[in-house]
Amino acid sequence: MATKVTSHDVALRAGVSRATVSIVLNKSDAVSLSDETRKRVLQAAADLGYTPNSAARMLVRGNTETIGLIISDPAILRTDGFIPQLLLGISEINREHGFHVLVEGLPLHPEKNPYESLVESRRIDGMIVLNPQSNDPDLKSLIDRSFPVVLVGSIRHPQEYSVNFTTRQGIAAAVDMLVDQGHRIIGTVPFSPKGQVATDVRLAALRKELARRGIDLPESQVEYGNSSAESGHMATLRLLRRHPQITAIMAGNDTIAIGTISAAKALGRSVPQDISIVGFDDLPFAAWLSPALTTVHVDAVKQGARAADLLIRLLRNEVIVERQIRLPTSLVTRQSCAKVPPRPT
Amino acid sequence: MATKVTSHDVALRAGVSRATVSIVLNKSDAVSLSDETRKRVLQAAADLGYTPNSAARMLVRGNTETIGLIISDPAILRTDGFIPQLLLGISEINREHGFHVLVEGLPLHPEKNPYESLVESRRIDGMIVLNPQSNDPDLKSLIDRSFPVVLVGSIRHPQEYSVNFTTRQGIAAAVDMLVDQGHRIIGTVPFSPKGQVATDVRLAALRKELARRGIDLPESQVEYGNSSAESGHMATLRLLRRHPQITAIMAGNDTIAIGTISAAKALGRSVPQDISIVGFDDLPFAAWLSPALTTVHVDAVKQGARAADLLIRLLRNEVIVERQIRLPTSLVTRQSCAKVPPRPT
DNA sequence: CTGTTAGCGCCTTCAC
DNA sequence: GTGAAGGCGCTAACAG
Repeated sequence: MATKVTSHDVALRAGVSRATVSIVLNKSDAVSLSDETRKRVLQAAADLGYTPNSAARMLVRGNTETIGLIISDPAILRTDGFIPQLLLGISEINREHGFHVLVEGLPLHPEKNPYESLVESRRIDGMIVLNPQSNDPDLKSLIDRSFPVVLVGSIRHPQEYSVNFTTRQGIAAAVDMLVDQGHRIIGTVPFSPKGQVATDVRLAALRKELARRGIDLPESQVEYGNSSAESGHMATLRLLRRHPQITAIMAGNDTIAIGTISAAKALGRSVPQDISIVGFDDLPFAAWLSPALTTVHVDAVKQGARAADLLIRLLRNEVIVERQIRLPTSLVTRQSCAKVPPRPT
Repeated sequence: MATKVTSHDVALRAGVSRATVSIVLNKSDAVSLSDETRKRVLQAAADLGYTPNSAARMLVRGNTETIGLIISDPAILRTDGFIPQLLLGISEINREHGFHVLVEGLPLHPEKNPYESLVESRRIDGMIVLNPQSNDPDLKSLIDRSFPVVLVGSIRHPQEYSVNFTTRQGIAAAVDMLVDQGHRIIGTVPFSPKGQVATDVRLAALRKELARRGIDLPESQVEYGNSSAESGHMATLRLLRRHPQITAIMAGNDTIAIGTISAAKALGRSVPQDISIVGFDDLPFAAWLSPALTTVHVDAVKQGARAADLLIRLLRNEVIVERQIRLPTSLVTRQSCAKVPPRPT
């Protein structure tokens, strides 16, 4: 354990006062110092390997240079393939700005406002909330009080800051592709239960885009999964048993798609000859599944980076022109979709 | 933004001094207080929604109740399926103990001891280091100075605290299974470049277990990947082109295995009829791949939990009986392995 | 049982 | 240009 070196030690070694050390190290221009002094201080700090005590700094400055990454439902960490990329994007931006990231699952404390203690303890300056619940009153109130929050996903709050994808576009492209291939009876397996914003948004988009092409998506052609491949498998089994005439399935995400493919195969349907499957996210493994997955590409790393960037701007009181950022999506065509098979009679 | 409420406010409202507030809230038994007073303080704190300022507390207590999760190479977040589970395990234990987790990638600051600034800034009380490099001198010195570090993976430091798997067992079971099925020419695609501890350990284990069954693993039957399915695909292509007579491949992990399967198929070999493939990790999607992946099961969530638990014990100066924890592994037999095919002539 | 007193290490005036 | 002084919010001694 290194003996802790304080600004006092640095001051001593440089032969100046602690105030001077502070001024030099924080590049304050409150007073003009001689280059000579400045250099001496810097040298002394380097010699001693001085790093300011962050707690003391936080206390006096009132900020922590730390952002919280709030994972609404930590259990999804078990199966989710998206969050790590998001985290990568966040940490890249953080490093540029000298910020840190605290990862927290909800609820922190059962039966209490889950955000409050984090905010009140002043461990973080702001937060990025993943998969927020649109009906979360505590989150709403946080935003109302204009605590710095950036949403990954939206809760449709007029004041919210958020980073999302143009889901609609990607789905439109997927629908066009499928319909052009002759598919008319299309099912879907969302990646989380009904009622979640992200799920509902994607489902609504799918329904609208299908309608645009004159196709109906009855509720019976929707079977909800929960982000795991297993749930995708089970949901697809239910879906295809109920509607054997389905010729294409839009999976809620790529992990679900893994299960969808295996379920189709388990029912004796080969992909894509007998049934077409489209994923969502384009996780790095999607191109290497068997068959290679046709999917809607999104840039998760960038989403994380933009969210962190937005939050840090907020914290720095910079002018924000775009409160709701939308990142593009695109369809990546691979091997899991094909022309609709001739109907057996 | 809530007006910040300090212990002073609580004291005022409860009609006591700040010291009393502190004593009650920290359940200190230095002095005995009347239940009456105690209750008044608690009530006042609750009314006001008081949460102590963590910076102030850190400053005076000298600890942060925060552990750092150090990801040696953040880029693997892009493709890795293991870390989220680890994080889940860590955060579960953290919550039990009121700890927080700061996720950091290395290098924090290029061309400086990457751990030092984190340690010196006193933002964390201890750290969990992922995939440590065995030759990392900075990490070694940290351990030498007995800064609280728990390794996920080992660097073979006598003083280290670490949580690992009994890799050998799982690999032994896999080897037995393959050999019993008649496989004699077995290749492998490790999940990271040669020289990484985890890679070398698994490779050495594989080599020994094969030797036990009288089988040789020449270096030419090893092709290194980098944790992505893509790299697994490419490596397998190289491997099978060089050694078409290989009948079974041990993939370094399940993500690699995805690429291994697709590569085999791309070369016209069906799995498992023509070639058998074994994964490692048993990620949640492994059972739903096509074919369902036979793989060595490890409990990543538990690994994270045990690491966090160990670290917290260390921080609390509890007696540690087991410095190096080893978690069991087991072979999960599914569809990706079969008897060796009759040799074509 | 309670209040007073000192800091924790740092930053920011403000005189010098 | 520099040093002294005050305070961020909390806890831990110590007297009362």
